[in-house]
Amino acid sequence: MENQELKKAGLKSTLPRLRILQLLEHSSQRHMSAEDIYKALLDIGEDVGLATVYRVLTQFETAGLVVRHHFENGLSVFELNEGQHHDHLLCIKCGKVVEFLDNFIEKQQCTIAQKYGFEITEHCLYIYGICPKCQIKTP
Amino acid sequence: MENQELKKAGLKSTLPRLRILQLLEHSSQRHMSAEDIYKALLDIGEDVGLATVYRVLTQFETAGLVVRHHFENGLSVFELNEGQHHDHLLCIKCGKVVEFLDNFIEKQQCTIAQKYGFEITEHCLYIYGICPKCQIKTP
DNA sequence: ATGAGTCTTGAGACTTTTTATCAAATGAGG
DNA sequence: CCTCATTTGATAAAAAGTCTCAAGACTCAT
Repeated sequence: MENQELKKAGLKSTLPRLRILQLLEHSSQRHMSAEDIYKALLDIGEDVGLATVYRVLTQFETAGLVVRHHFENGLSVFELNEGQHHDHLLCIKCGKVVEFLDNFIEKQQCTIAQKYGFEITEHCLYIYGICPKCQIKTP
Repeated sequence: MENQELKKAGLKSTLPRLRILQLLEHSSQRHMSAEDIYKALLDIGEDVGLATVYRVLTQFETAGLVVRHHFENGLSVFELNEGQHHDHLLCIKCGKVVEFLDNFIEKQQCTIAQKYGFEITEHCLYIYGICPKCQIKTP
């Protein structure tokens, strides 16, 4: 139950938090902005405030339940943290997002950080391009 | 002369554009936000409008004179485009930015894009961490 | 269950960053 | 140096996100 996940994360289990967590777990979109989540909840008839959505997402991020990304447009999007770090391939036409993991790139990043004496805390790689479908549509 | 660079980029040579280009070329900071540039110009006694700074930076980006980045905080920063693509290593304490290029990572990115059928248009890799100096300061 | 007390919520005001509007100023070509 | 299209600057407005605070929801001990 999502109840337990919240408690494990050190967060009191409240209705808005449950709703948001459930939405992230069951939505067809894996990457959603605060606004997306807010609208999705209103659509289901759940009456949350936008401020709450922002607040809860930040708490989730701090608790490690969720990962925040800044895609090209500068807007924050959130995705469930399922343990495994991964990078993103994004279609600039339709917004499609593909997740991938490349062990060599991961290792190489550590090597680079070491080379400059940095203690690495986080890293993200975004590849932007045009997905197969959009290549056909726009010849 | 910067005059020529602007013309080559298809932009009429005007005072604000010249000032901004010169600043980017000669400033000690390679990565500046619109606000940074605005303040820097006011400091030298150049009387530009903030709106102009934003407008000109966007034009420069479109013309390929400048590259825009979205670092973790979600703020846009700009750097001169000197032809060579590169990635960034950033200190989360002091904001230091190191640029690097790793040919293997570059190639691997193409391979990944191909694997998913994407036509790659752009890519950026940000490694966040703590730089050598900041590691000493905060034991 | 119930009530005390703390934590959380929601509405709206406010910040910050960025874009749009439009009259006045500027630059390029003749 | 005059004309005309472009560009600029001030200001208003949009967009994204944060802050405040009274009212409401949870938890725990009873």
